[in-house]
Amino acid sequence: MDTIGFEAHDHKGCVRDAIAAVETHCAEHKLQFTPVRRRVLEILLSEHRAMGAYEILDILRDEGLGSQPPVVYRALDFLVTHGFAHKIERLNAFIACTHPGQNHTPAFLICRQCDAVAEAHAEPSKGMLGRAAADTGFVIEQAVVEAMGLCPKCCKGAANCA
Amino acid sequence: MDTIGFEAHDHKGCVRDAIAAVETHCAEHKLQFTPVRRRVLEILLSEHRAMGAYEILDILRDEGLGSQPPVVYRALDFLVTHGFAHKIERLNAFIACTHPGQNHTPAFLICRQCDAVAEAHAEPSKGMLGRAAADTGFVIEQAVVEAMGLCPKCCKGAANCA
DNA sequence: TTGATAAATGTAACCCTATAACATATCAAC
DNA sequence: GTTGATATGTTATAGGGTTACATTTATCAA
Repeated sequence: MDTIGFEAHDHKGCVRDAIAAVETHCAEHKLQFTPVRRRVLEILLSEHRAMGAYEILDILRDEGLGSQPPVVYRALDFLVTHGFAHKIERLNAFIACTHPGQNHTPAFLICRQCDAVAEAHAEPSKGMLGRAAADTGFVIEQAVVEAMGLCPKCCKGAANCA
Repeated sequence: MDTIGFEAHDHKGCVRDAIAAVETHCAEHKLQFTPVRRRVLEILLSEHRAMGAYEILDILRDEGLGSQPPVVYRALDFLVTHGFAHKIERLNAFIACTHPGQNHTPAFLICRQCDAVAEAHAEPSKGMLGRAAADTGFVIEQAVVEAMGLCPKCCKGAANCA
């Protein structure tokens, strides 16, 4: 299971590696990994949590990389479209992908207390959802799977947490 | 399979029955099924699709039932809290529940072309998501499952739809 | 290398979604 | 009836996202 997100890890290294992987992927697919796009991904990777678009924009503004909403939304759109980042619908926020490049359907575990987010792997075509779709003739193109709850840390602190 | 939403059906009857069911449920649980709450549910049931809060508010305003956002958001909050309606995160919209009263985790099939929405049943604790949660010690309290794609009708009209 | 085309950015204005805060009214139960 | 809780009315504002259009930068073929 490739769930990541609730454990400690070598963070500088993981940021560096992820950027390098995206760089390679962009070169291979003739995608422009421009300064703004790169910086937005760096921010998401370093913070390692779900961030609002305007929160990211504040940082860009401080760095002179752009000051208007479309700047960050365009960068995020690029990152999400190519699978380098994901949108967490439930939070209206964005998070860097933990295994970019690979074609995948992400599922998220979101802690309601500390807002930590872990990315797992979903297979929407299988399971009950896939069966429901097949039964009705619905063709699934994309899926949002987001579980809210308590992460291990916050669960320990809670009174009566299962 | 209790997927509903892409088939024709006796609509007046289904609205009437659903309202009656909610009425009973509220009486049994000492919940106040007030005029605004009832009307919002009626609107959602009759339209039989995902509606934005402000779209609903427009109708309420025309009927003199309230003109400010909190009116509709409070009613929606009541309906969602008690499982009489659901929020579709992906659309920032709301839809009446197709089997109110029962405690359930809904999953939605959303047509990207005609915006039709069908409600199916999900079991987040099972499947890959449940396994990922169990592995990391995450406790799932609630889940959002939304599949985007093409409904049977729109699929037929599309060029190369699986 | 230059010129044409496409892609990306800068910027202003605006729209949609949602909540905070506080006053008022209504209900439920003793 | 009085009281405490629940629901509504209303103003203002916060937060998230897009449209539209001008300008610049990259790509690629001639």
